[in-house]
Amino acid sequence: MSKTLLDRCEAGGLRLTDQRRTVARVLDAAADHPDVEELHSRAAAVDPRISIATVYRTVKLFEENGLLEKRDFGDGRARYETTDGAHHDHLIDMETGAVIEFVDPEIEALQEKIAARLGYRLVGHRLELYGRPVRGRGLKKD
Amino acid sequence: MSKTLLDRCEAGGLRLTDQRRTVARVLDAAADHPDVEELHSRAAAVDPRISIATVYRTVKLFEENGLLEKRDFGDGRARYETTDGAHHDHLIDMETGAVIEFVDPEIEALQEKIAARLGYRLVGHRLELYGRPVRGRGLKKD
DNA sequence: TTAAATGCAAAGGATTTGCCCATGC
DNA sequence: GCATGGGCAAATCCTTTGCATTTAA
Repeated sequence: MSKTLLDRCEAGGLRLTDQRRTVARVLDAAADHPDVEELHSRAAAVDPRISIATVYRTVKLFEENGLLEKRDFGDGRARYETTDGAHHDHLIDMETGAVIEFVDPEIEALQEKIAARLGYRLVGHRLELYGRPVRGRGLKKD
Repeated sequence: MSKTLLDRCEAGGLRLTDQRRTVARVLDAAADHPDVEELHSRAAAVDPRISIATVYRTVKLFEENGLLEKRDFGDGRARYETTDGAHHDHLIDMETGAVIEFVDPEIEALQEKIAARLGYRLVGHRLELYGRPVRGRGLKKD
């Protein structure tokens, strides 16, 4: 039911150029958390005219308009994902680098509580868990 | 009761140069979360021979030895704080940029639980809350 | 003594920007 | 048509590194 990024661009009154449309589509299609270089290569595959500077500018524009969220998982590059409704946090698999999304209402509530206790109204947060896969006792070791 | 960073350097068998000693003292004295440039200027105030390259090398060394933790609060620069025992998370005041430390055992436990549910053993985490100060109903507006 | 550390300046990687041409509306 | 956006390359910012020199142990 959630609208595509492209739809939300139009709704937001953003001027839509070919490049922006392409970047928006790439982001809509992305199930992962691509960095700018990755976005650029995916976009360039569709339309080779797109320069990386434009991708940077576009992604910043989208972020400023609340259509995208910037992430950084510690590797020095910014990663992006669309803000499609439901909020979630991330668990990073330390062995493979895989990023797993999760939601936990309990932890959300707890954060509000902590902020309130400190005299703040919670505006946003960032939670990342770093973990190693558990091999169940019944499975053989590798 | 917690040992100083300087003590822990010696205990860890790290070769102690004047520069490293100075950086360690600066970090011991810091109650905040200084970035490298800030560390350098504090260190240079004590011993002007210190170069910023050495500060970078020293914080990296300390971090690799588990004496320091690197933070990044979204402003593109790395910040450092000593790992003096108790773990804590951070709340960032969106109005002033102030960083407030807090501990909450409940949230720690919850994180373990979430990781376990996803099939992971929690190795580390990062939690930052971003908030705006609440003005109590009884206080006048500014 | 001698491997390891430092200073300096140059190199790197990610991101931004100036300038001039191209394009959406 | 005109304000905006885009391409390109140069510039910036933070951080790392090569190399000749100094220093801790």
